[in-house]
Amino acid sequence: MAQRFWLMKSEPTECSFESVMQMPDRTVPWFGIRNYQARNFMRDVMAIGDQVLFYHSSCPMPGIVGLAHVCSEAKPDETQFDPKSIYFDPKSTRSNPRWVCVDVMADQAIDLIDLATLRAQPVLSGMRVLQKGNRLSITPVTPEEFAYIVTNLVKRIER
DNA sequence: GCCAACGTTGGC
DNA sequence: GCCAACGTTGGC
Repeated sequence: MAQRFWLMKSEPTECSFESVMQMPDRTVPWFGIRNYQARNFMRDVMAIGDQVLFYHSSCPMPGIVGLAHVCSEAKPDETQFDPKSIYFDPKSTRSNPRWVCVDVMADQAIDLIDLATLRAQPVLSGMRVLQKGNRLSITPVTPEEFAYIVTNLVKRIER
């Protein structure tokens, strides 16, 4: 059975949840992933419709800021071919691309669920993103973890 | 800005 | 294939 739930990190200065919400189709290609584990999740495991917890990292208030979902299959990350991009990879070729991305569609902004709140939930103590030293920008979330978060921690923001 | 933790690179 | 050096992530 396919993995159904993910947590995806983004630095809000580069791609904030609000900026995705404001796009006409509320969709962004998840470009710039240059970690093999995260790439393999997108390439091999993710499927259209998978639910996503959108997480802001490297910012004053890190945490989950929105609900989203995967809305495309994995496809080549165009930034790897662009010499002007900071994500340019000279070792990657069009015929054999090294890096892929999926499209992510923003669904619902929520009140920030910060790290302290996540860590305070015994049910969530096993979450990958909470483990010491974790730096993976895409991590699997179990159905139990996802259900707990949506049921107990998510406060939807009406707009 | 600091620093712990982890991933990648490259010499051997 | 090993592993030291280096680079990056990301919370604080």
